Amino acid sequence: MSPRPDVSEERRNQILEAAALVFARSGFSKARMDDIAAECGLSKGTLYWYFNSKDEIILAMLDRLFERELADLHTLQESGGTATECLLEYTEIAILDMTHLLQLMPIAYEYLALAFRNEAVLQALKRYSRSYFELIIPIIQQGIDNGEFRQVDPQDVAIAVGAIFEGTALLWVYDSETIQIEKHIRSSINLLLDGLQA
Amino acid sequence: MSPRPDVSEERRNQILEAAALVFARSGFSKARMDDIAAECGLSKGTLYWYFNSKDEIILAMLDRLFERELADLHTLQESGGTATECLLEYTEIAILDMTHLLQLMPIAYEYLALAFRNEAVLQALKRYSRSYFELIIPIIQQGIDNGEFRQVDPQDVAIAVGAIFEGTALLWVYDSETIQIEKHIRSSINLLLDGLQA
DNA sequence: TTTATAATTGACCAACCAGTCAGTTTAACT
DNA sequence: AGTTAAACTGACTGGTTGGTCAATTATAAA
Repeated sequence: MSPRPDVSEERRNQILEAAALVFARSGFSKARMDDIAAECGLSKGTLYWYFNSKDEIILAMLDRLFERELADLHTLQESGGTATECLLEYTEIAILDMTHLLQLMPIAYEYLALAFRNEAVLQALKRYSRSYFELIIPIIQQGIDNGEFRQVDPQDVAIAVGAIFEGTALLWVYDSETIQIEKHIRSSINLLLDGLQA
Repeated sequence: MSPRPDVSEERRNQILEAAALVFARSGFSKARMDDIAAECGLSKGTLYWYFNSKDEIILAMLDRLFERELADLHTLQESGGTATECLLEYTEIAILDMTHLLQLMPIAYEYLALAFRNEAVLQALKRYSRSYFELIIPIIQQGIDNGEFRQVDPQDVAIAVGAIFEGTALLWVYDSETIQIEKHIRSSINLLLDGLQA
């Protein structure tokens, strides 16, 4: 039937990989389709064979990034241990992800800015956010139930934890000399855990 | 001497005010100089009488935003009270600022993305960040000195507080239905303060 | 070998817009 | 009223770039 082997998946990945690098380097607007084409060793025409527009690449890239992130986080569910141990393990996984994605961090803020005027981006962010809460709230609830933590609103705690992660990364952009992402996420999470003790 | 009264300051403010609205609405790239001109009721030519380029407007806007922010925060220094009271008051001021600047929040993330490839923006962010730490670390130190807080690294705490502010705002972008900035900043700060008690 | 079609190319086009500038208006001062 | 120069205008231009498409290539199947 098909006169050539189907390389669609491979090509799409190749393009999205290159796009991430180029977008991180130049930002969504300054990055040209020709730059992405050059980065992945294809021609601009080929990009348009696999994607309908620049915006579609930007959207597809977001989904891909979150897919990976969530896959990593879901390894967490299997691990046992106390709620505290669980949160600390979660912290280490999230730190690892973050350091891997450090070079793509500019993109994260581009997406945040975009979310205000692009509904699809906003929905993707919201979906990711909810996945995070579905994962973390039960852990905190468990900690309360077994008397490890005092009576608190698990959602409030989950939000505090999330805010510490995202906020520390953001402060690192402000001043990467002062902020050490790994160290300061750990110290903040520990301060928070201290406040949770029963 | 001058055949017309000097309206430079007024015009620059007028332009930066309009630019903030337009940039928040459309983003730095999509926003056109003609949009800004229309928004402030001047012509494009006049924008270039007061600013040399679009980038210069973007830079000047950043300085202006931070000036205001810092002015608000410095009202804090005058107030007395315990370190806890001081931090709670700081929280309220920051929340107030944040809710005022809610409509300009898209711009904040544009600047963060820009900071990765624009040294001037990065330096401005760093300056602001350091002003924040200079303000907040002494408060925490005082809390430790007078036995209100247990022995902790004041910088770690300052970073945790900053991360909570910035991170909560960021989570709100992710999901404005779930996150209530005011409520959740307060709850997170309180959790943190609980962990600091001697 | 031939055929069919998926995959790829890159020159090209049309829209867009930052920045320019020759000309006009305004108001302080004579 | 006339003079001066700052303030202002908006039509215009040149460079840029997302997207197109006719032509070409590669390869599985006949």
